Amino acid sequence: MKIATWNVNSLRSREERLCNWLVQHTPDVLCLQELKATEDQLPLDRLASLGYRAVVNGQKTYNGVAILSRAQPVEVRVGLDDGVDDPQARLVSAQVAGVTVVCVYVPNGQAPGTDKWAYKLAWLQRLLDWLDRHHRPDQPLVLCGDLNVAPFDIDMARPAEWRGTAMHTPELTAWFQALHAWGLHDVVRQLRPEVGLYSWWDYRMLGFQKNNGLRIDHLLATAPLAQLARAALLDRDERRGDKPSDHVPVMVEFDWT
DNA sequence: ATGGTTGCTTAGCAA
Repeated sequence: MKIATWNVNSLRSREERLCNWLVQHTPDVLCLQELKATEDQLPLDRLASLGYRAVVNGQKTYNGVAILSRAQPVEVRVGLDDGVDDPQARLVSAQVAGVTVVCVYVPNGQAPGTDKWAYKLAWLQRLLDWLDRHHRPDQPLVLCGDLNVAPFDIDMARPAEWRGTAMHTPELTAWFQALHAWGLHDVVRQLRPEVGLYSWWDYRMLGFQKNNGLRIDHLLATAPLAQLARAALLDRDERRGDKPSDHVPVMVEFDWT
């Protein structure tokens, strides 16, 4: 079973790249973030023709997440479902082929000290609460998406430049470690311990040309699945060519049928 | 400190 995640930065502007990637890499599940669209704006018929069903938590202009899957998704959940008045579409989950897949788009946070930063930190805690409320670490579960967190120095090409930004602070590292304490294993890092693995490069300041990358897109798995993780891909090639997303797909193959 | 680029929407916001 191949599970992938990709922040496409507008699905409509990435339709060709998305379809090409699905055909080339044939994931069983693909979690998408930053759709920047409502469900009715998405090319669901074309995705169906490629063999993919979709569960969508869409939003006009901003945010928006979806799970594409070859198998029928069941037990669908939309949003954090905690009573907070929050219009931002940042979570969708479903069970696919016996695996619970949680697709999230964590708030960017702009900069520490801002209102958006406070929203990010609150959202991270709300996600931990959501996990506690709905799931257990002994279930086969994958949490993946754009976490907007580069947890450790190895996840940043230029750590000194990013330390103290909204992508890397002590509280964000502590949150990532809290996910691990809950039972979510960073299977990508387990499989790929080398330096130089990044999933995002800023469009600005020649971020990609200078390889000023961060690993902020993650795929975490509970123990029953983590022990079955066999290979991980961060598809850097997807950042090349015309009109790439600023993020690239991250995919993990599990020995799970 | 500021700027740089992209997408949505159409001047400004978000990333």
